[in-house]
Amino acid sequence: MQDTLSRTFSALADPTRRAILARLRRGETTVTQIAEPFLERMTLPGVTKHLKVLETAGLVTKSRDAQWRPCTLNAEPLNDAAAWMQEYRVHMEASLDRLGEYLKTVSTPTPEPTDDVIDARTRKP
Amino acid sequence: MQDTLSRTFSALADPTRRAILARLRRGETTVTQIAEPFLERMTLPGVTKHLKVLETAGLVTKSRDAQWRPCTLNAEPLNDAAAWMQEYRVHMEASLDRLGEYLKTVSTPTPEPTDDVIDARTRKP
DNA sequence: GCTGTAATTTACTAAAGGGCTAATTAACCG
DNA sequence: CGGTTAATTAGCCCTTTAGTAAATTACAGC
Repeated sequence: MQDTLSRTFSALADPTRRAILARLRRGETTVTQIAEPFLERMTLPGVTKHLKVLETAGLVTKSRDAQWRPCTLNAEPLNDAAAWMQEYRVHMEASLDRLGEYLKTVSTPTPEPTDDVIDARTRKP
Repeated sequence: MQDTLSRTFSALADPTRRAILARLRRGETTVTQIAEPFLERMTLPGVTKHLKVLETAGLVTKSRDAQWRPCTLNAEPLNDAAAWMQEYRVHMEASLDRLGEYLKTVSTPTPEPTDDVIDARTRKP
């Protein structure tokens, strides 16, 4: 299929799945309890599918207790994802610096801010 | 469409796109130069599409220089992704600890490791 | 104005993703 | 055994995605 990192990132690329993980941070729960907040938006089989994706990505582990399937968070795959991102830490900070400089420019208390803004947008680099 | 975080994660959920970002860490380049390592696997329009995804996610910025389109890395969206992951840091460490404990168990030089393993699998919690 | 180079757009296909309903499995309980 | 609850599977549908080949835009330079 695809590599681990891709599977991890693509599992995280959905708000419902991220919400499920957030729920599991508070501890083990069953499928119906996980599904409960979403049932106005989607059906139970829908949630089951999302759980399957998270399970395949290794982010969730299902066990068995009678007819219940207690799900637990397994954050281990996030380590690789975090490690990948770590490589871009310098670049993230650089981006924030650029943003900071820009904000400093536009919020500067000089008398004619309008001209400054236009100038910053239209000038050639 | 979808939220920023989802767009970021789903942009990262592809090895080609991650490789493009890795390339851009070494500095600004044109589309053909970015595409060069992938041309055995896919065509130029294919790479253009991937770049479009990265651009839509705000991870890449294209400028214009005659007929060239110099692309630059913009890691800023990774900040939100990293912040999201940060919340799971404790859980990642916990997972690593569990893994460490497990490895310690299986590599322990005790005489009857087989029974231990079977016991751990079949016991009721 | 022609020619070559850089890159994108268009139009199409196949596969994957996310959702649904209905049916099925599995277990408990009385 | 029969009913109930928990969860999954199966079979669809529709949209998005990833890829291609061919056409098109945009620019440089002679």
